[in-house]
Amino acid sequence: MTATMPAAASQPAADAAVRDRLARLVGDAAPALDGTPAANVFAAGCASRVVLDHVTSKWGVLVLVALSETSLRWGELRRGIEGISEKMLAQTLRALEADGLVHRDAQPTIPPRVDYSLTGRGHDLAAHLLPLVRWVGANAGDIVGGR
Amino acid sequence: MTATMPAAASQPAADAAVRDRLARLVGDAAPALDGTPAANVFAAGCASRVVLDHVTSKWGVLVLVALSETSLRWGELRRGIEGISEKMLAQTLRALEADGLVHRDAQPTIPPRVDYSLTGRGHDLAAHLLPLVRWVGANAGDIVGGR
DNA sequence: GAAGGTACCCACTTTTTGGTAAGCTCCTGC
DNA sequence: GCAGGAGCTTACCAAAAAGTGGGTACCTTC
Repeated sequence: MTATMPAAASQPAADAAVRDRLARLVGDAAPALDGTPAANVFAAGCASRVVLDHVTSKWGVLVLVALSETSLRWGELRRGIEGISEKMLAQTLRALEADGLVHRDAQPTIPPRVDYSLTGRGHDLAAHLLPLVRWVGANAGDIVGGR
Repeated sequence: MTATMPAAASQPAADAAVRDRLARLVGDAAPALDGTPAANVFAAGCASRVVLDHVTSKWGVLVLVALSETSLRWGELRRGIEGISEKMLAQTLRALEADGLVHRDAQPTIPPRVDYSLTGRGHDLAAHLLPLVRWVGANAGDIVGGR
């Protein structure tokens, strides 16, 4: 109980308390959908870590936001999202499709036409991403400018 | 107006339209704070790209969310966020501090005690990140499980 | 006096990410 | 008949991100 803490004895307990608080912070709004007891992002090796990485990948956010309004064609995405390479676009779209966030509609016409749109889950996610991206857009100047 | 589009002639115009739509999508909620005409994330080399990368970095999100409730000490963050290395934690904290999102309070006591907390802007951002992370936590199981 | 805890920094290596460039198929316009 | 666009894929390489291991300074406990 001294000013510098009893150290050794209370550390494991304090750590558990912190981890517990973090878990609740992230899990309380999502108790259980199908029995899963709310994935904890703060735990290593958790599935949510993987998904979080996909979702917060450099290009993933931009693709999801771009598709949040309407479906777009391959070329529209490529030219609409400045700086993305064909490889990265393809890779990002494949990852998002595998995660069930993006729907790919390939029409076997000539020339090929492929439309990308969000799935229900994708729209759900985009609804959370849009305000975030808008906030970043609004505050980027201040952050970079004010060092 | 044929099924396969007149191609060549309408491409530049169509591209401009897409870029315009994307810009409005991201900019309409943040018209002008201090004169900045709303940064467009879809434009290459834009400041918001840089900030978006910081904010959506692997560990950045977790640190911001962890601090969203209370301030935490260095060691609490290190042990609370499983899997983060000391180097990455230090690097992430320095980046977030430079961006004006995290406040560092170092007390020159022995042993040293350093508390990290969010700034006003940091709380603002965390408010957008929390629902996102919660959504990920709630849906990670479905996404990874359903392939 | 050896171990361990606090909060780091630095150099080195590995892993991952992302870009470049080429190729492919089929068709259209010049 | 050759360029060029559509929508990709693959191989190769550079750059960036992240992990590893060591060291620092000072104190406490064993």
